[in-house]
Amino acid sequence: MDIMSTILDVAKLAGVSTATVSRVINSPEAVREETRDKVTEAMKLCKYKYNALARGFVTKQSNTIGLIIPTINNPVFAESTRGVQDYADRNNIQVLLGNTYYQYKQEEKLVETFREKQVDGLIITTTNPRGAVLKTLVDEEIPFVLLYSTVKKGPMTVVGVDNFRGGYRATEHLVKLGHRRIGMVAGRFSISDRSFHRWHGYRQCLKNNKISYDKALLIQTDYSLTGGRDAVKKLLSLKDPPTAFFCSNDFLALGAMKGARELGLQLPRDLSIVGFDDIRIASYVIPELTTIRQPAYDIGKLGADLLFQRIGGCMKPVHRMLDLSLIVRESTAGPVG
Amino acid sequence: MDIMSTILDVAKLAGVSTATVSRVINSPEAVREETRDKVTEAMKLCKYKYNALARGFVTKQSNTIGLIIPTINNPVFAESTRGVQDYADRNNIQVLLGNTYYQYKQEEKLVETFREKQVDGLIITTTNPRGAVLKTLVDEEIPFVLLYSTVKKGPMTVVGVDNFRGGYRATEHLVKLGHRRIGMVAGRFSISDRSFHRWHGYRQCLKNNKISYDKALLIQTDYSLTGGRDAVKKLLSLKDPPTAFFCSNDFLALGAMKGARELGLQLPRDLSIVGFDDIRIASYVIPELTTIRQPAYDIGKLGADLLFQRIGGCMKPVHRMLDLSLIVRESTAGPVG
DNA sequence: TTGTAGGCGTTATCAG
DNA sequence: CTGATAACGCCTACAA
Repeated sequence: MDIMSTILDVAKLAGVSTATVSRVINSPEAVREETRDKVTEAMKLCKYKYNALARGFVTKQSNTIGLIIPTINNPVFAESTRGVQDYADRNNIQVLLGNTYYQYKQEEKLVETFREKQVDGLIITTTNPRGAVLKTLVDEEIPFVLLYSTVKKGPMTVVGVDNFRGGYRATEHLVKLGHRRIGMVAGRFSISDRSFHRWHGYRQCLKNNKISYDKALLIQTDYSLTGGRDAVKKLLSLKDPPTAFFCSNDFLALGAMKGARELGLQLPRDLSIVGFDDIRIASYVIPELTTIRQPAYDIGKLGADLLFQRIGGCMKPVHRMLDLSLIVRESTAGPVG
Repeated sequence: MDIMSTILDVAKLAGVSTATVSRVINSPEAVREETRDKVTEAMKLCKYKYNALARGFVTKQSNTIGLIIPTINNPVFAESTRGVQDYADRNNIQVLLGNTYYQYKQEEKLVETFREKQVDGLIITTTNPRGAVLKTLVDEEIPFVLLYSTVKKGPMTVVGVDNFRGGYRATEHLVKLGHRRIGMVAGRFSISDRSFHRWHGYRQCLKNNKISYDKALLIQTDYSLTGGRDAVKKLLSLKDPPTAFFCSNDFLALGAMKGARELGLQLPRDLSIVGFDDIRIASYVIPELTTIRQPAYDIGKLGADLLFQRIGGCMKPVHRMLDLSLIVRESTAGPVG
């Protein structure tokens, strides 16, 4: 700890210049083997520890990126986080992680601190794709990529999914099963454009199938198990309750299943539920959850890939909407009667 | 992006010295209001952006810590990660996150890169508490704290739980219910001392209850849903199969429940299962999972707290074993017959 | 292949 | 209260 030795110490000890030491670290092939060994030896002797900060300071490359997500508690974000981490790791880049808890202020703050920390770029799952934060990033040409949002054009690079289509397909599945009274439990639109787009898909599907939209069947709530449970109970207490629910994520859906069960209903006989995400546990609950699968890991991985390209100089914005798929399992069936 | 302005630019523009600019940033009260305003104004004019890296470079404080966990996929680690992040955030410290995937080599590598990045300290959920990595950290007096392990003395600061006791209580619950043939599905001991200690608790409990230990009833496997499912199926195919299982974490337990179900068994009538962790979903599955609760968030939070104390100079090692509690839910009952 | 020397953006020490 | 100026550890022309 105390006094760390620097390349100067090593240089002295090896009887060479600091430039040479620096070379054996960064481009060993550019120095004679003999000298190299001498230096390596010296490094051991004085227990030299490389200081990546000092390097970043001069090269203006921190080899660090910032990853901003709503909350690491949600398995989807944990999965995309893993995707970026794995990819970054393979490229010797470290990642600073920050949770916004769906609060714009927090997103703002994180972006600022990460920038002060001189991150080479940012990967963001935003709370508001039209907010000033992202706009500034674009204006100042900070390399960054947006995750999960449905943005098919414009100056931002984004790796997302077609949330509208996802919402549409989930609802369509229910309609095809024969449901006409379909409720939706959604994450609050104000903090999740993803949820908002999924709702649009839901509405459009109803419309296309000539099912009138009843706003009483929509509840916006926290993206949590309890949120899902409470919402479903409320909706089920209506005079003319839904026979099926589309939940805008799997947490909500799992919570909804619990709520239905507490009401004594049995899935999928008495009620159908479809989620969104396909988190791993979705296929391990009983009944197994029908849901829309997002390729979360790949979203993270591809996001990191594109970010590095951008950092590498490619400034042309890219919009990649990855495929969603409907995974039919056991939580959905036709309505009784 | 291009050319960032520095305090020198600001200084010139405001007609003061860099020292003064630095002062308005770090101790504004130490500079006359008039000058301060002048400087603030100038900062805006040239769009000055603070460079935290440069600061760290001179102060030798990066205000960054490294957090090393097995995998962010496991909700327990996601939860403790949140604990440290929240606490760090409140203290304006950023956290670098790394997954070891239970590989010691990876742990080694992460520690090294994080140290090169000049982190102020490390928080580690280790794969091997007796390995050289931690030993070196101790020797070189690098501030760090260990999470989740059962280490009640020695030079390391650790925030853990009594995994032995946890294993004991889980097993005891089963024994009291009347089970005599109790299997264990455990994470591999070679990569998790936690699992190893839980198994010891399990054995001790059997012994104290005069139930002979049958090593055929133990399976070590990956900490995953599939691992749990496959293990249970194998164990259940024995000539004299267990009537109950203790799984060393909730993932394993959830997987085990699935496996049992695929075999046509109904819980808790045909089989009892108890897990370990109490991840959130544990109380949302059917049947709800009986498990041992670990205060994951608090472990992370307290870990960060102790780390900061240590960074602050308190070098006395601290060992905090947090309370575990048995949460009895629906996945356990007495054996039939 | 190796050395010299200047600079990166900020803080800290000392004077004034 | 403010200003000069020397670090901090490393990289990178440029020269030798």
